[in-house]
Amino acid sequence: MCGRINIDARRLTDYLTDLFACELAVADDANLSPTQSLAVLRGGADGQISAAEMRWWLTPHWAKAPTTEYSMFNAKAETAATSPAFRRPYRRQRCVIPVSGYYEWQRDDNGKQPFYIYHADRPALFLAGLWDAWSASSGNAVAGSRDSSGKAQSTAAGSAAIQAACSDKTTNMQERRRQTAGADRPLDETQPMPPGVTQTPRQSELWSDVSEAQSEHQQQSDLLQPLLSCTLLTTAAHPSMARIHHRQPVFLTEHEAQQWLTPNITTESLQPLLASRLPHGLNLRPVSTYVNNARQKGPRCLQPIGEERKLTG
DNA sequence: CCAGACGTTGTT
DNA sequence: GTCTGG
DNA sequence: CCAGACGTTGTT
DNA sequence: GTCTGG
Repeated sequence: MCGRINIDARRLTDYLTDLFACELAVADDANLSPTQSLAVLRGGADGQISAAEMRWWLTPHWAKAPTTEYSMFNAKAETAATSPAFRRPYRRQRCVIPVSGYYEWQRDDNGKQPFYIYHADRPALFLAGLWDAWSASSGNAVAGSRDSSGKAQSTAAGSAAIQAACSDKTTNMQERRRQTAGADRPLDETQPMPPGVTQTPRQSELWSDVSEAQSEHQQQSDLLQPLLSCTLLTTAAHPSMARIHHRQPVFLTEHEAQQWLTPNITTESLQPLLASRLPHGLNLRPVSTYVNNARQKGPRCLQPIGEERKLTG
């Protein structure tokens, strides 16, 4: 399957400019991991393909918060059409994730051996994905929101603001704070209030806890742009790939990528693209476990430690 | 995906 | 948002 | 009706 | 074992 990615910014952007005339804003990262930002391709009604920056961990539009409670960086192609989290994206919000290559770990008795998988003579692999847009007001149960129209897409591709949203933490540990705040309070509650303030100390504490819990995400999304996020589709491994791992990403050719991004195409006609196929010319390169740690971002992640193999598509 | 934490009190 | 389980 | 899940991989 | 962070 697919949990780590290599982005060679220069090669990738040049290639995509040539191919789809779209501008990709990416930075070098030889070890990009789930919850980080990715540039993905989306299709417009006019057939034009454009890029958008998204968090690699799909947050459904109805989610209460953009947590990592569920594994959403991959979606099984076999069930994407029906799963609650993915079916709407599958119908209307497909994307293609262009990568320079990705990593796969082979498990054996000795442990885990990482491999770098890339195209021998092209600068990119096209991986099929899905995306969604989330904002606190659509997912959170905010009083007074009557947004039942079911269409909350963001058409404006404000990637800078989204980048800010994606790069921040999204944790909730208010539970503990609430408890300690109450427990430490002396029995005598009476305290002098500033003029004009009518709240008791206890109320104001509760208030700050609640507003903390809510504003945590509103700062990221409501005040900025909706959070755009994406996931990579996986399928059963092609026999040639199965030697390494029993799952693999859904690979698309450039032409298939165009199909995949066609807005109103029937999902039925896309079915064949989800099969266990490999592009012709994949290379399999054993690399060091240096890549295991997602903080290592440099080219040493890509360095071969043995013979490369060709995968027969 | 893998690595690393997993806890509290008190002090600055 | 939508479905399943109680 | 309301509450709670909604996901993947891998391992046994 | 399980969750969070990268």
